Amino acid sequence: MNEVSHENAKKTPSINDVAKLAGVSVSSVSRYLNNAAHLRDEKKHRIAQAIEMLDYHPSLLARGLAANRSKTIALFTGSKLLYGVTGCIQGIEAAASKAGAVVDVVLLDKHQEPGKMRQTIKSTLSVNPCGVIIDQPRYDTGSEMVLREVKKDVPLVLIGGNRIEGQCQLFTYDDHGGYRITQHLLSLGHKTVFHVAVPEEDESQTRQSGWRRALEEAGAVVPPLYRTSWDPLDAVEVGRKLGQRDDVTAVFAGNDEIALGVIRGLYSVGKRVPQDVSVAGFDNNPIASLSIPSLTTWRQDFEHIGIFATDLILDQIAGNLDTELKTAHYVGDTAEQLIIRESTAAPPAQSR
Amino acid sequence: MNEVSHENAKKTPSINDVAKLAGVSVSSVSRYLNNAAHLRDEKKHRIAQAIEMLDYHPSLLARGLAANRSKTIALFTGSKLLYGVTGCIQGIEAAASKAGAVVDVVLLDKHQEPGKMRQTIKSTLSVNPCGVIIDQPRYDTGSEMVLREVKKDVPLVLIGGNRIEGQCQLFTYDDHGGYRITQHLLSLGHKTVFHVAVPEEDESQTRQSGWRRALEEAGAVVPPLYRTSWDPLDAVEVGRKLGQRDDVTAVFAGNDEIALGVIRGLYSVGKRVPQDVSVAGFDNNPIASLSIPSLTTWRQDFEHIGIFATDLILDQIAGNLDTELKTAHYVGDTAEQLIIRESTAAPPAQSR
DNA sequence: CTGAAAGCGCTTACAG
DNA sequence: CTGAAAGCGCTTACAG
Repeated sequence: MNEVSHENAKKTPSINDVAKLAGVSVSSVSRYLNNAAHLRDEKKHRIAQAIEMLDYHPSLLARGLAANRSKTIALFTGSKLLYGVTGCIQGIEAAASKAGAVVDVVLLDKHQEPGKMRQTIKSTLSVNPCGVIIDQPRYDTGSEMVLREVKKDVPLVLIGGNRIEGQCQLFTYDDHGGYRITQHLLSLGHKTVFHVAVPEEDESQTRQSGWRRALEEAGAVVPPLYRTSWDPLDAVEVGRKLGQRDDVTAVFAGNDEIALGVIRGLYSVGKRVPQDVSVAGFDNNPIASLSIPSLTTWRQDFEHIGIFATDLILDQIAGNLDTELKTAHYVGDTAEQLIIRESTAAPPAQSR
Repeated sequence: MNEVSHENAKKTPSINDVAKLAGVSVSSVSRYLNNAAHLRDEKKHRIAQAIEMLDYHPSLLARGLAANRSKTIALFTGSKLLYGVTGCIQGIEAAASKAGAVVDVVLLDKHQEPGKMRQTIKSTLSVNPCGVIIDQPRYDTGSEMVLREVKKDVPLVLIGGNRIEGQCQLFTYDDHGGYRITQHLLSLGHKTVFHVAVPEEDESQTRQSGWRRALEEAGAVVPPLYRTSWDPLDAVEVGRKLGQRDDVTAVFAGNDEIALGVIRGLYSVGKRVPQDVSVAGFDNNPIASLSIPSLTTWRQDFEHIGIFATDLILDQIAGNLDTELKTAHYVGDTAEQLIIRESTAAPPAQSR
């Protein structure tokens, strides 16, 4: 039809090509793409056709540069992709891709030097993301920097982590979960319940606070809190220590992996689970149903929280919600999340 | 110094601002940034100073648009972030961030309609990534599409998955690992070893092929291959079936999670591990050392492979390597990766 | 409803 | 070694 170059170089078509083929102005094509303003149906149709024929896909790059806002969501999180974070990423990805957005994932290694870290953050933010998510923000350099560098007018959502005042933050019902797990253990006849907390946890509205609340409400002694790292081997050590006390008949571990570590520690000093000591986990990690004994735990839907966070950003951009963005949200339903399996039972006879 | 607007709007500084402040042309600043051509030291210094003062960070967007290549690595993988993939992502992220590159993560859901999927792929590719990685490519629509859409001149690296001829692809020594695991089981006195393969595995150069080779070399019967899905519950079912055969005294599971499932299945029909049946896993997932019994397994360093892949791309861009990019690479060292733990032992007396 | 034109912040021949 | 200028592919006032 038209005089193509001999080369026939298959250059990726641009908005110009579409405009030319459709016989309209670039502006119109742009409007069509963003369905801003109303175009005549006939025009719309011609543009649609041209796009189809050329297999045209707008350049996110040019778009981002011209509009000063690109369709990407920047996701910052710690450098260890733990079970929960992984689930969130899946949710974020799914929701973003459904909306045609791309997600830039940045893992902030807390041991990296601040200068380098700032560089990374700035670079990521230089694409003018339309939204930013921090998964598991901590009171550390990384989270702080991101918080500081993100422009005030771009939607920012935090997922879990430590509570940062004045920010939109999503939480699961950790407190409630801790409460229910502890209550369940108490109802089995245990006099009290020990808790092995996950690292870097706040003291309120967390698994830990729920545990404490349940004990206090039941008039049980609140035993000393045990802490551990993300390294499962440390949990084994904690389990060993707990196994050496005879007042320990029930343990609520901060998550399922820690529970497994604790169980190994208990075994190593001759305690059986659940005959001698009951152990519950948290999260309902797939391994919770596979281990022997299988783990009593609290189900969490991380994927859902990732979707929720992304939708919050997308809605914000679409012009909905605006007051909602400054508060803490709790997501997930609190019913039927307690999953009772083999690792919890009544205490041994002599302890009742 | 200069007449700033009353607004004092803190606009993000651009290359123009730097040029102005340093008293040089934009071109020079650009050259400085990309250290193309040699600038006079004094000039360099002035530019550096201006950058510092303004806290200038180049826009990845503009850069990508102008250079027709952006400093981002597109990572495509399946929608389930399994243990191995997660590790790879960590490695890719670490290596990319060290080089100042951003990584766009895209999870391709195989149940999504092709049109939508293509849209996602095209969009992601529209930022002109400087490199593309497909983690666990499969013979499916997603991988195929990416393979087809990526421009010939952008470095593409595949990690694991099915072998795609003519592509640069990284593999771990799965075959060797399968071989060693099987050999270990045989050396314990088992007459043969059953294998439960991971889904979508090729027949050569995989855990499965190593298993088969070890059996054949030892002159052992090659029992029927069992397959399972990524859902651990299916592995439990397989374990149950295996437990019902009396010729089963050793099982090599495709990965650690499958091993746990198989063990549960065996228990459910009254077989103990390792007393009645030995079970080995693969990967050295953290849970392998936490479960009871702890799992004999083959250690994999997924993070390392992620770093390797990224470096391959980065090197390619830097102008090194070019022949290397068309072959299959094996990464990881084959020594000391066999980890023997509690789940494997000699067969019961009557089976020897 | 629709176009022509300026501009987003860079890179890259092209001259000097 | 260094600048002026065109161009990357879009969006967005500004006119009509």
